[in-house]
Amino acid sequence: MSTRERIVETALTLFNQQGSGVVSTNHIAAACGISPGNLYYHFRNKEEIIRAIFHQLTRVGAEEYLAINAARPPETAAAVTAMLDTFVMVQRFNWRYRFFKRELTVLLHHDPLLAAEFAEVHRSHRQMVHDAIARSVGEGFIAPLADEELTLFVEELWLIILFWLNYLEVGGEEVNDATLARGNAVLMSALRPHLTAPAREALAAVKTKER
Amino acid sequence: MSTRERIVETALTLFNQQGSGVVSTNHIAAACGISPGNLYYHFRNKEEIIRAIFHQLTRVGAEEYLAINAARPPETAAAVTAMLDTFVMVQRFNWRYRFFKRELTVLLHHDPLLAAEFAEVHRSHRQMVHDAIARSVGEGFIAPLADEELTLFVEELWLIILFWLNYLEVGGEEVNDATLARGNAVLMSALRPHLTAPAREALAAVKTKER
DNA sequence: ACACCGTTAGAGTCTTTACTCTACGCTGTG
DNA sequence: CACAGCGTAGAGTAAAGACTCTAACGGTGT
Repeated sequence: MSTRERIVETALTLFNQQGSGVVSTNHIAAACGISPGNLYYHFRNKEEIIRAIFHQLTRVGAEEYLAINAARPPETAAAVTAMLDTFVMVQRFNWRYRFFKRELTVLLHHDPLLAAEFAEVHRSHRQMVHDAIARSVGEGFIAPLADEELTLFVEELWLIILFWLNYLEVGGEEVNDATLARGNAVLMSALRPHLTAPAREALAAVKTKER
Repeated sequence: MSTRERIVETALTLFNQQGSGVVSTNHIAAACGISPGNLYYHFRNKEEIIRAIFHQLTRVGAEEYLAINAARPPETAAAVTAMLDTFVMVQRFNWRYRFFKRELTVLLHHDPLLAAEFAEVHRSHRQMVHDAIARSVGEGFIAPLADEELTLFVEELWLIILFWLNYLEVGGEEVNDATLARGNAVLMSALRPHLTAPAREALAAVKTKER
C-alpha cells in the first residue's frame, strides 16, 4: 500500500474512533509511522485528507451498488434479494465511514468544496433509490400507490436504511451479524404491507432458503 | 440569566454550529463576553460543560414528556394526538441539542462519566416507548401483534422519531414547519397499517380538524 | 467603616496544533 | 558515473489550545 493510501486508511480509522475534530495531522502521521513533513508532502492539509476519504467512499460505493443492482434479472426473488443485499452493503459503508455521517453537517460547514461535492452525490443517490422503487412497482413486486403515499413510503424505507447503524450506536448496541440482521427484519417489517402477493411468497421462499 | 446558565446556553449554540471538537473554552468565554478565568470558575473543564448540557436535556425532556403523556385520557383521539405531540416534542429536542446526538459516540468515548449517565437515561427512554405502545395496544388503538412483530414495529417507529431530523440534515433540507410535518406524515404512513378501525377514524378526524 | 466572600478579569504557563523548511537518501536514466 | 527528482525525515515556527493564578470588584452583614 502506498504512503498516500496508508495515510487515508489511518486517518479514517482514527476519525472513526475519536472524531475528526480531535485527531491532529501529527496524530495521523505518528500512527502511520511517518513524519509530519511526509504527510504534508502528500496532502496540503487535513481537509484534503477528508476529501480523499469522501472520494474513496463515493467511488467504491458506486461500484458495489452497480455490482448488486445493475444486472439483476426482472424476477421477484431477485428483486427481494437485491434489496436485502443493498441494505447490507449500505450498512457496511455506514460502518466503514461512520465518522463521516456523524460529523456530516460540521464537515460540510467547514469545507465548501466538500459541501458542493456532497450535494451532487446526494442528489444522484436519491435518484437511484427512487428508480429502484419505481422499477419494483413497474415489475409488480410492490403494490401501486398514490404519488403522495409512494413518496412517504420511499422516505420511510430510505430512512431506515440510512440510520440503522446510528440507531444501534445511540442505543449502545454492538454492530454484528445479529444486530444487522435485526435491521434487515425491521426493514422487511416496513416493507411487508406494501408487497404484492407474489412478492410476499418470494420473500418467504428466500427466508426459508436462508435457514 | 446567571453566568453559569449563559455559559451553558452559549456553549450549546456554538457546539451546534461548529461541533464541540473545534469550539474552545476561550471561544465560549469570548462569545459570552466573559473572561476565560471566569468560565473556569464555573466549570472545571469542557467536559463538565457538556455534562451540564446533557443534564439540562434530560431534565427538561422528562418534564415535557410527562406534560404530554402522563395525564392523557384513555380516548383514541387523545392517544393519536399524544403520539403526534410527542413526535414534535422529540424533534424540537433533537434540534436544540443536535450536536449531542451527532457526536454522541465520540462524546461518550471521551468521558466515561457521561457514558454511564447516558446509558441510564437511554434505558428509561426505551422503557417509556415500550410502555406507550403497549398501552395503545391495550386500549385497542393498535391491532394486536405477535411479540416478535411488535418489537420490530416499535423499533421502526422509534427509529423514525429519533432520526427524522438527521435525515433532513443529511439531505441538506432546512428544518421548518413543512419538513417537520413531512416527518409526521412518514410516521403516520408507517403507523397506518397497524391501526385498528376506530383509531383510523379518529386519526382522520384529527387530520380534518387540523385543516 | 470595614471585613467578608462569591464573582470576575486578565495576564501568564505549558502543551499541542497546523503547517514550513531544509536536507538527505534512494532509484532510475543519460 | 552523475545527477534529477520523488519521497522522506525531523527540527522548527507561530498560533491556539486548556487551564492556572493573582488581584480586584461589588454587594452584604456588622
